[in-house]
Amino acid sequence: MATIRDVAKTAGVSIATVSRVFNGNTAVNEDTALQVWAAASALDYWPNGAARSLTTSRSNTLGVLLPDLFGDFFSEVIRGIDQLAKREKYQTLISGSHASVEDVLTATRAMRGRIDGLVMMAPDSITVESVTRIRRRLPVVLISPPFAVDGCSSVSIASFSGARAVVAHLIGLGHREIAMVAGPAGNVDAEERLRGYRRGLKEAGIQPRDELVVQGDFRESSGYAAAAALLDRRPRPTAVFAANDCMAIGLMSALGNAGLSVPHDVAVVGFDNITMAQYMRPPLTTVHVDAYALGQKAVRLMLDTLSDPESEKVTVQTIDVILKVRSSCGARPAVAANTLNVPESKQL
Amino acid sequence: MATIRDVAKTAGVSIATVSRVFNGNTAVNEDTALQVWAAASALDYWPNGAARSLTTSRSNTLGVLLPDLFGDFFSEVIRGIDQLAKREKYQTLISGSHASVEDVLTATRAMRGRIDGLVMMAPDSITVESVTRIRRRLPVVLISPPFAVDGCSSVSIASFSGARAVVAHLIGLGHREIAMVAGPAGNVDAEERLRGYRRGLKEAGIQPRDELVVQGDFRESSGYAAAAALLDRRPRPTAVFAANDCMAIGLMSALGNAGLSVPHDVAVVGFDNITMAQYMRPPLTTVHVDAYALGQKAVRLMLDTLSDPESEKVTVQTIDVILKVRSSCGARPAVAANTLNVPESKQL
DNA sequence: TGAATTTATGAAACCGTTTACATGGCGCTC
DNA sequence: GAGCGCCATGTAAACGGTTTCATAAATTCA
Repeated sequence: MATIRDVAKTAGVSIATVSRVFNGNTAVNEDTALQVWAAASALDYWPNGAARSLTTSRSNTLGVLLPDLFGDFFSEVIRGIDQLAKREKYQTLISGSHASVEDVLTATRAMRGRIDGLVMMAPDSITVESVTRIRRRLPVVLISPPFAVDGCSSVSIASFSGARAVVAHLIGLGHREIAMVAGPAGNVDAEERLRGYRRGLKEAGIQPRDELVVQGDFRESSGYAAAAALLDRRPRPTAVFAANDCMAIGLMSALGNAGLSVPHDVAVVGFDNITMAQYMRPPLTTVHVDAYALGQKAVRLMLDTLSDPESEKVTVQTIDVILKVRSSCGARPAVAANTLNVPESKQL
Repeated sequence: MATIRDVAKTAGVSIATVSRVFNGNTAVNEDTALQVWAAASALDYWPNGAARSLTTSRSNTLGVLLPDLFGDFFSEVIRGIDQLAKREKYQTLISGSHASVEDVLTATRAMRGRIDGLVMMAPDSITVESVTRIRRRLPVVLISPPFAVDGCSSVSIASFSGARAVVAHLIGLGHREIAMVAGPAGNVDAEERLRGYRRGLKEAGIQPRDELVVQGDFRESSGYAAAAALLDRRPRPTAVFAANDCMAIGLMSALGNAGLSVPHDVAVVGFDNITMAQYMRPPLTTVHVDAYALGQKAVRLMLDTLSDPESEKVTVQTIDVILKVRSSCGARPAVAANTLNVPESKQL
């Protein structure tokens, strides 16, 4: 493997000059630079990243910590992170599925010296003190954090208001017995959606009842399983709000198998607006969350922090959500039978 | 930031001893080791990764190059990669969406000195020579490569045989006018599936016709769009094979909007068996591909190569696929109306 | 008891860069 | 033509570790 010394020797200059050429230092003669480029290209040389970050104490790499969840939503978040990072000449060191606090600390330790900042999306398995500890050595940006941490910018989803809007919409359609398939306990967004659901009911003068809430885990199968429990309730709920689309889809599948028609017998609403939602039969009413933007904003906040490390400025952002009314809630008739209408386009 | 010297000073030993402690060298006195641990913990010290890889010329990091595609399938592949890597104490440096050869080379250059090996899944934007060039400095494992490269292990999907099985199955059900929504040109798996489709037809004595093949791009919207083209054909196809599930789902949505019933009017089959497939109405017949295993095997091959760099051994693996018959192809009646049957569980 | 061996530790070289500082040559100015 | 400043380049010291080799102390053995 060619090193800077090999290039220097080949080009007949010192290693300092080679370094200057590769770092765009203008104080180097044009002809000399050309020679260096030629030598480098002949030797297929490129500066060694580890050595570089050792001297500069910058790695141009962002660490990303993910929770155990996967699927469409998360892959969009990652895409947002990766693309903006790439555009800004940063690399992405990813580490997924962290179950415990210990796990998270181990992962960040292993990243030590390799990253300039850390984007964390591990909501349920962190504590204020563990994040604070990481923050002491590294800039940290949190996605959907369950708490605020001194010195950490963060970006959250407007889960509460989205859920409230869902319930208000269902109530506007005449529903009174509205059930919910909740997300995993400990997950902030799951809890905010549950809170929004309850608030929405209260605002309509309806007392939320615990027996109308079924616990899920954000996966299709738990939505599917929830159906059985909900169909036992008397009076039977006329509408179900699932804390995310995956569960809503599992739920709809189970309802169909049980011979119930959506939305005629039961209205269903989800959350996230994953790609699949619009292709369901009936198309799923849901709350649109721009997952790509979520990832992008997190990186943007990180870059801000990195560009001015002294600044104590902390930004707390919230991604707005939009209720996306389709047919699964019964708000409007299913699309006329023989028209081929184009699906909603998705920005890339 | 505490360095090894700080720890050495605090513990009253030399830096060599500290290093030995952190590298599990047994030749260090137990009491001394304890002192070192205490000092390290007091200073919140952990070895700097960049410095470490500079001396050892190992980074314990795997580079991962992804294509521009995202969604459920790819996120499963990444999960497989990340989890096995993590278990084997490797980190994952990810870089997505590489459009051109130049792009790929730039990305790998930026990783220089930071990774021990490269897992590439960028099928359409690479050439033999560019990979060969990368291979000269780094172990490379390819996922679904369009060609073999000297010295590179690879793992592929049995796309050809899967597609052939789909067609055979449809023919067994009595279909003769079988159309296909193909994947993006240049993508190996797309092309293999197309080839398998044609072969399947030929084996049944049916001459494949180009007008029954519509070009797609693996996304839902292109499946949706394909419906319009296919419904114009006379005689109208009685079955459509989509090169992946996303397109099949888009297609089914469009067929529904056009007033056609699946599978009664048109049978539909997909490929990949993404999570969503079984929750569709009707549940989608498809070819199961274990994306998680695909990612895992790629990492396994990489670890093999890394553990014995001298060995010239190259392994070329293929992930087997299984035809997953559900209702969308009309092979068996839709699930009885009022039974709640549990969805197929998915291994995690 | 002294030589040989083992064990625990330290000193110093090295990994491949960047960068502060030194240096030498050249063109100006007075 | 001496003095000055500037420009292009080189020298050498970091950066934070690992590892080879040397060494002192402790143990073994005759």
